[in-house]
Amino acid sequence: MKSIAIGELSRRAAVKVPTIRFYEERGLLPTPVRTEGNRRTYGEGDVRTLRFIRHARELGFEIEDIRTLLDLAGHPDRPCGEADAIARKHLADIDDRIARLTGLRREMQAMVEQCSGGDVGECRIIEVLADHGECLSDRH
Amino acid sequence: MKSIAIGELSRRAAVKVPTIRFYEERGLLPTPVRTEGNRRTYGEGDVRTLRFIRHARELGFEIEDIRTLLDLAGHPDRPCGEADAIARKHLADIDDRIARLTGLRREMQAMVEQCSGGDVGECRIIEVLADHGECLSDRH
DNA sequence: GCTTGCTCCTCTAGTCGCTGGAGGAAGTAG
DNA sequence: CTACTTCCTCCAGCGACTAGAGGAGCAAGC
Repeated sequence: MKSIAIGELSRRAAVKVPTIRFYEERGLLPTPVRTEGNRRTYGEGDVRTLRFIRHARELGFEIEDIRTLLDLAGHPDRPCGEADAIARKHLADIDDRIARLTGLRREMQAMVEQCSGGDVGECRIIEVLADHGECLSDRH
Repeated sequence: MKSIAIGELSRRAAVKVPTIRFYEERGLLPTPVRTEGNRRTYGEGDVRTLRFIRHARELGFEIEDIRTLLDLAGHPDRPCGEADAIARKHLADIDDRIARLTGLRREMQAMVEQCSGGDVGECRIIEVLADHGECLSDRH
């Protein structure tokens, strides 16, 4: 079984080298065996694990959640309720962020549309920023 | 003209005291006059400035942009093209984030719906995370 | 005048998830 | 043997705060 250097792991999982070391430090990747010359060596399992991590990160999961998900992935016999809960919570978070951003978008759109292109003195953008009362909503 | 202490400024602009000091350090708020006992003193103008900053932050503008917007707000005779550009760029950023989050939301929704509630071994959530090929899109 | 309790001061470090660089050692190809 | 690449550790920085330590100032009641 041939061993993989950190650079190759980096290419194969599309994760930068310092990031791999960072994940190791944070306990997401197991402490790798070192060569005589003190270099980290990895195997195919590490490629899979790292891809899992990267994928979860791309989907916006936090490191802590990924730690739990990785733990679960290593125990196929356990019930998947916890994974489900994490995913559902994450989905709710995303919905929340979309809702807030959509609200902001409306405000920004209104601001930009009202700018007449004159001087700052008449600029609605500056005016709206200066006075919260001008806003469409006060929830932000 | 009565002067305002940092605590009162904090309450009136709804910005925490350490955050006020942070804004001062970053050059968004002018260096305040100090009392004999070395305490910062503020005026009504500072309340307005701080509210402007907070409002812009709530709308998601970055500190650097706010610095420019504040500078513009202090010069009503200048053309407002720069403010308009900042606002438009910010709007585009928001659109971008909404689009990406909406994509993620679809993925997450699909993941959560496919979880049958059994063991981790059959869990679609873990499976999808482990294999990017399962995704609806590969842009993330 | 003294004590109590609040507000304020500076400085430092921590959050999150990386990213980049310095300075040096190890491995590899010609 | 040299040149080049990859790797090592350690440290600093990003953005926008937030929190805490340890101390000093200040107002009010006694």
